[in-house]
Amino acid sequence: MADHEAQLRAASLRVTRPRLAVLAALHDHPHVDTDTVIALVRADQPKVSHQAIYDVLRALTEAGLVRRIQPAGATARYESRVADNHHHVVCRSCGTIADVECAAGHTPCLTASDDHGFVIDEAEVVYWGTCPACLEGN
Amino acid sequence: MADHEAQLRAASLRVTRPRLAVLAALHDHPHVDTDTVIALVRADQPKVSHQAIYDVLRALTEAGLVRRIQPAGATARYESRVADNHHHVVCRSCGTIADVECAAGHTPCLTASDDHGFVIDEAEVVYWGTCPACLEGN
DNA sequence: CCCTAGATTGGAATGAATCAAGTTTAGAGA
DNA sequence: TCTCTAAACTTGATTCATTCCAATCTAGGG
Repeated sequence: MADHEAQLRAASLRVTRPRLAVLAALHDHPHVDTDTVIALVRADQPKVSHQAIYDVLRALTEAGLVRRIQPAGATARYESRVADNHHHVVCRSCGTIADVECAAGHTPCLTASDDHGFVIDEAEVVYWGTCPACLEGN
Repeated sequence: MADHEAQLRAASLRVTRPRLAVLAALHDHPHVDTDTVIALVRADQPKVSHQAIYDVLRALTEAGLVRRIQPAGATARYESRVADNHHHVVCRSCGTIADVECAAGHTPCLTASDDHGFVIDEAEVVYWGTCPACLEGN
């Protein structure tokens, strides 16, 4: 198991029970939405407020310990895998998310053909499709 | 100007004033959010309800006449450019969206390295950065 | 021209996310 | 180890995009 306490300290964030619980939940369950994080955290720390979870998720996201992903039409989801720039496949039918390694090695599409003067710092790729389970269910 | 009436008929959709007004608004203003669409439509047709706009936007999206885009953390936006698969640059600071041609010709990243059994039908690319205006404003 | 499925209206409801004010606590400094 | 304060957390209310619902209207086929 990763040393979440050390992660927090490295990011100059205070080590609190809610934060450790959120990190543990995300470590065990990638791609969960906020409600699920709340449920997972409360399984361990029943007294944590939903507001605390929102605050923690924002703090962790800003610190770069967690990545927020929000496919169109869905609620925000979070994952703790942040070091690499991997992408996601999203099932149109059930919303399941899976990780996809970056096809072009490192930063694939980071060079837009015409950037309109924008200074681009990230290229986010979302693959839309249907997951195996939903294909079967049809 | 595009013949919006013909577009609607081609999609087997009834030709109504709200629909024509929405198509015209999107034709003139790419990447606008729902509230702006409502304002633009009402400039011409003051009596259109917000619910009608939501319904129209959904119908047009399902018919493929309009594309819905929703960068993480923002409200839904719509554009009428749908034939090609172009992508978008989004300004982190002001939310401005600009079009970007697909760098790799046709369907760039459509071949994920490992698709986990998903049947992928679309690859969506969002470039995040800062627009020229916000760079200046700093 | 008539009729009906489909479209629109107006109003109420949902739900993710944020705001606000007061209380607790982590952890740096004495 | 003790104190103190900024950061974190709690409780409760609020916002706002979006959807639901029942009643009314109308596009366009027959």
